[in-house]
Amino acid sequence: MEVFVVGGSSLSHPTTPISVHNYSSSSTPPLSPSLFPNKNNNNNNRRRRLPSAWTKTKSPKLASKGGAFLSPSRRAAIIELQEASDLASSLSRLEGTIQAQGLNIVLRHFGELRRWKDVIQLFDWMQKHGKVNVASYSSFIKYMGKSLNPMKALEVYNGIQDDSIRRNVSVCNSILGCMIKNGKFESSIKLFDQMKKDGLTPDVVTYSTLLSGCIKVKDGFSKATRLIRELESNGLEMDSVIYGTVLAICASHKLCEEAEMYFQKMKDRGCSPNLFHYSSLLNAYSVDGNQMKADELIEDMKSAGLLPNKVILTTLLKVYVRGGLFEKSRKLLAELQALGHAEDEMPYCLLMDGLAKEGHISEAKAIFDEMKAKGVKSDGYSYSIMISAYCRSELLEEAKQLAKDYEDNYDKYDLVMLNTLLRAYCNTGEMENVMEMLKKMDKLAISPDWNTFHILVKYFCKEKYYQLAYRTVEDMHNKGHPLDEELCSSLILQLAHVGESLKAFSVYNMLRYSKRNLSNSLHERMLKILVSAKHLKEAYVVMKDNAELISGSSLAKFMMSFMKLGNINMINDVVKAFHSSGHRVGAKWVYLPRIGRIRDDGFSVTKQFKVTLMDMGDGHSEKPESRFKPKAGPHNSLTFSPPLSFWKEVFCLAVTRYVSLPEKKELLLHLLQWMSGQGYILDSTSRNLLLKNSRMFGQHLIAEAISKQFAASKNLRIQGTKR
DNA sequence: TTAGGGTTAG
Repeated sequence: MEVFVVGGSSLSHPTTPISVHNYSSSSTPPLSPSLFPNKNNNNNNRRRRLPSAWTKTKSPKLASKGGAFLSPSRRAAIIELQEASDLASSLSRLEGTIQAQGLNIVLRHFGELRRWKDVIQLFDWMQKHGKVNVASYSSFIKYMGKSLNPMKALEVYNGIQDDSIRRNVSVCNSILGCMIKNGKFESSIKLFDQMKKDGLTPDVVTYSTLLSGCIKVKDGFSKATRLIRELESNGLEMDSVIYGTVLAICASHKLCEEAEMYFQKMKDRGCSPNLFHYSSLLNAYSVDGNQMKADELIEDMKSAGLLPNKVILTTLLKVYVRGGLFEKSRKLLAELQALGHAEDEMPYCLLMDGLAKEGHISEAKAIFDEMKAKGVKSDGYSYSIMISAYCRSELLEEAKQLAKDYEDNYDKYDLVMLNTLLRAYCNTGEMENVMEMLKKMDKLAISPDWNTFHILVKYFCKEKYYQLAYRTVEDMHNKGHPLDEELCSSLILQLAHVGESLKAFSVYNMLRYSKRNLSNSLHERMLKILVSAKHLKEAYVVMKDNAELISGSSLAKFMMSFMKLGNINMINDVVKAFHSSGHRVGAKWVYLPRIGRIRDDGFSVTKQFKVTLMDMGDGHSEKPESRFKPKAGPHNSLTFSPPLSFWKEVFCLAVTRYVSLPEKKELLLHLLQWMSGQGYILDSTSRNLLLKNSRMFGQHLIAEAISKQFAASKNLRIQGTKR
C-alpha cells in the first residue's frame, strides 16, 4: 500500500542518541524572557557576593569585568579572542600572552552568548595547551548542560585525571546540574553516590542542584525528603533557594499540605518568602481550586509588601479556573487585560481549557475568538487546547477546520502540536493530512512519542489497515513504548479475524513483554484464536505459561486439538506440561466433587483430603465438559484438576496417533512409562487398540508396559484404602 | 572564583 511506505519510513526514523535529543524534542516552545528580571532585589541570602559592577551589567563583554585585575596586554588579548573571526589563529597568536584565568573569561563570554561551537573549540584548545583550571571545568560543563549536550560534558568529566579536580565541589555540582537539566535524574543520583565514595563533601549547592531534579520526576517528593534529611544530617541548613525548590516540588506533586508546612517552616526560621515562594504555594492551591486559601495568601503577600505580578495573578486565575469559578475567572482575566498582563495567550489558555474540560465548549471558543480578535499572538497552545477539546467532544469537523486554520497561518510545530493535528486528521479520516503530518515530523526530526503511535494504531485499526496497525505496534514496541492493552486486544481480534493469527500472536507477545498485569481473559482469547487457526505449537506456549488463568473448557479444547493435530513429537511434552500445570495451580479447575464418585485422582484437592490415584475405569456417564466448572469465587475452595473422563480421552487420542505412526514407538513407550509413574492407566478401548497393534511395536514391550500400569495402579489402590 | 533555584498554558 502506498501509505505504508510513507508511514513506515516516517516512524522508523532513526532514534536519536540516548537521552540528549529525547528531552529536547519534547520541550515546549521558547518561553518569554524572565518575568522577574531584577533578581537581585530578592533580599534573600544570595550565595555569591559579587562586586557591584559585576551584578549591574549583564553585558556579555566580560573582559571589562574580569579585566579589572588584568594587565592591559591580557585585557587586549581577551577582547581580541571574544571578537575573533578566526578563533584558531587568534589563539595560536596569543598563546604566550593569555592563561587559564583570562581564557575562562572568554569561555564564559561565549557561553552567555550561547555560542556553543566556540565554547567547545576554545575549551578543546585550552585542554590541549594545558591552560585549564577548576573554573574552566565547571564553566564548560555547565554550558554543555545548557546546550543540551550532556554527552560532551560527561566525556570531559570522565577524562579528568586529577582526582582533586574530579572531586572538587564546583566541578561535581556542575556535572550533576548538567545531567539533571537533561533529564538524567536517576543517573545523577548514582553519580552523586559514587562521588561521595570518592571523597566529595557535598554543600548546599549540591543538594539544591539535586533537589531541582525532583520537580519533574515520579515520586519526587519522597526523593526530596531523603535529600533534605541528608543535608541536615551533614550539618547544612536549607536556604531560600532550597525552600523555593521544595515548594515547587510540593506543587508539582500536588501536595498542598506539605507545601504549607514548608512555607511556614521557612517563615519560622526567619526567611521571608519572595514572589517565587508565594507563587509556588499558590500553584499548590490550584490543585484543588482552593480559592479561599489563595485569596488569603494574596492578602498575606500584600501585607508583606509584595505586589502581585503577572505570574502571581495568572496563577490565581488558574486557582479560580480549577475551582470552577468561571465568573470570577472572567473578571480576573479582565483585570489582567487592564494591567497589560494578557498580552500572551497564557491566561486565555487557562480559562479556555477549564471551560472546555467542564463541557462549556462554546464558551471556550468565545474566549478563543476574543483572544484572536485582540490580536494576541499564539504559540499554538490555544489552538492545541481548542482542537483537543473538539476531539474530546467528537466535534470532529470543527477540530479539522481549526487544525487547517493553524496550518494555514502558522509554521511552528512541536511534538504536542503535531500529535494534536494528527489526532484531528485521524479522527476525520483525512489520510492525506495524516501523512503530511508524519512527513513534517520526519523533516523536523521530531521523534514520535507514545501518543503519536497510539493515535496512529487507533486510526489504522479504525480504517481496517490491519497490516499497518501491526507494523506500527511493532515499531512502537521496538522503540520501548509500553503498549496499550485495550488497543492491542482489539487489534489481536481483528488480525485473527482476517486470518493473521500469527501476527495476532506476535502482538500478544509484545503486549506480554511490555505489560506486567494483563487481564486474565486475554490469554484465553489468544489460546482460542490459535487453536481455531490450528497454530498448536504457539497455543502450547500460551497454555504452558497461563494454564491457571484459562477456563477448563478452553484448555480441554486445546488438548483435544493438540492430540489430534499437533506435532506428534510434542505430544508427550504437552501431556506432561498439562499434568504439571494442574498440579501446580489447578486454581481454575473448580470442581464440586461428589466424593463418593472419585476415589483417587493424583492431584491435590484440598487440605482436608487428598486422593492419590485416579480410576480410569470405564462407565463414566458424565460428558467431559459437564465436570469443568467455572471458578465460583474465592471461597469456593475446591480447586480441582480435570476429570477422569477427560484424561481418558486425551490418552486415547494420543495412543491413536502413535498407533498410526509406528516409528514413534519410543515416544509411545515413554508415555506409557510416565503414565505408570503418575498413576494413570489406560482405559479399555485404548488398551485394546494397543494390543491389536502391538505387533508393530513389539508385543513383548507393550505387554510389559500394560502390566506395569496394572501393578502401579494396584499398589496405589492399596495405599489409598489404607488411608 | 568556578557550581544551585523556584511561579503560569496544550
